[in-house]
Amino acid sequence: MKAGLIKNKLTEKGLKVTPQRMAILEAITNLKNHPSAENIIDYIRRNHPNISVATVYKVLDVLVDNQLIKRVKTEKDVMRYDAIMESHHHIYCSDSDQIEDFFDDNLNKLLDDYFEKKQIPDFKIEDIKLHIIGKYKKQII
Amino acid sequence: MKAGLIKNKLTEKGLKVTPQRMAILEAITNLKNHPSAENIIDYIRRNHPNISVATVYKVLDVLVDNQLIKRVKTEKDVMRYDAIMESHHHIYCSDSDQIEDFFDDNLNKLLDDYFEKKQIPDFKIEDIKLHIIGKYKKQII
DNA sequence: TGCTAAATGAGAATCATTATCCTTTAAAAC
DNA sequence: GTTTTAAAGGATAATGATTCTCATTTAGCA
Repeated sequence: MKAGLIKNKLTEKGLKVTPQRMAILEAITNLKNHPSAENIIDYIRRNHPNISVATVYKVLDVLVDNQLIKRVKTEKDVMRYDAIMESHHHIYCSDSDQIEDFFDDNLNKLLDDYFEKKQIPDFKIEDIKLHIIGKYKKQII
Repeated sequence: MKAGLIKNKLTEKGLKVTPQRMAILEAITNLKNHPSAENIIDYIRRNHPNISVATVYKVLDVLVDNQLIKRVKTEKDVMRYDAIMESHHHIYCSDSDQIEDFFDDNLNKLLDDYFEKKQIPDFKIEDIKLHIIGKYKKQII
């Protein structure tokens, strides 16, 4: 079913279903913490040792263009990817590479209402993303 | 006096005042649209033809480390810089490289109040930045 | 089952950024 | 004003993520 679902996502977008595309979509879905291309390659090569770096980058572009994944901006020069297309925000840890998802419908409603009332002149908002930057408190176990 | 102000910023941080650092800080202040390193180099070389690319990158790091400028995240692989340290948000145009500043104290208060009430478990927020993504409406002149 | 445009793979190329290492300089001490 | 010296700058090589090229393979339709 899992494989079937991933296949569906590709066919729904009119994309050819290839083992490489399946593997990459699956990798991004399974890997937590918003993987980089390198993370994805490492993960895939366990079961798919011959996949080419170029293919991974090309497939990532295709998936982004077809709105099956999103790019996640970081301050570093490596791009990271996100399989969750539902609107959500990100929590950035300021002393590690950790990036957590943040879902909050109340907040989204608050923002939508706010920008409904207060338009930005000559600008049509398509999406609003919060970057919540801070630190996880030390876990005292 | 402009030069004096820039000089002050450096000395306040205990940094040596060099012509290169002055020029780079001035460039970021003057250039609009959140310049990249390349934009900065082009601008500076008009008056300062011998500055080295390496110097520009090193100075940018120093300025970021000393909180005189900020990095601006983009979806591209070029880093951009911002001389405005006052808390503000960014408007990203989804079909150009334009990045506009967005100041809104009411919005900031709204967000502060919201996250005051609704804490994120085990997380201390240091900063919240909105990425407002959309399109500028065609100007009918 | 064959056809064909699209996808993949291998490796070269690109390009923003960083590192190296030698020379120059800011600024504190004299 | 000189001297001193750690810090800063310059030239250029190196790095590393990403992209390009082009020959080979393949998905999916006829």
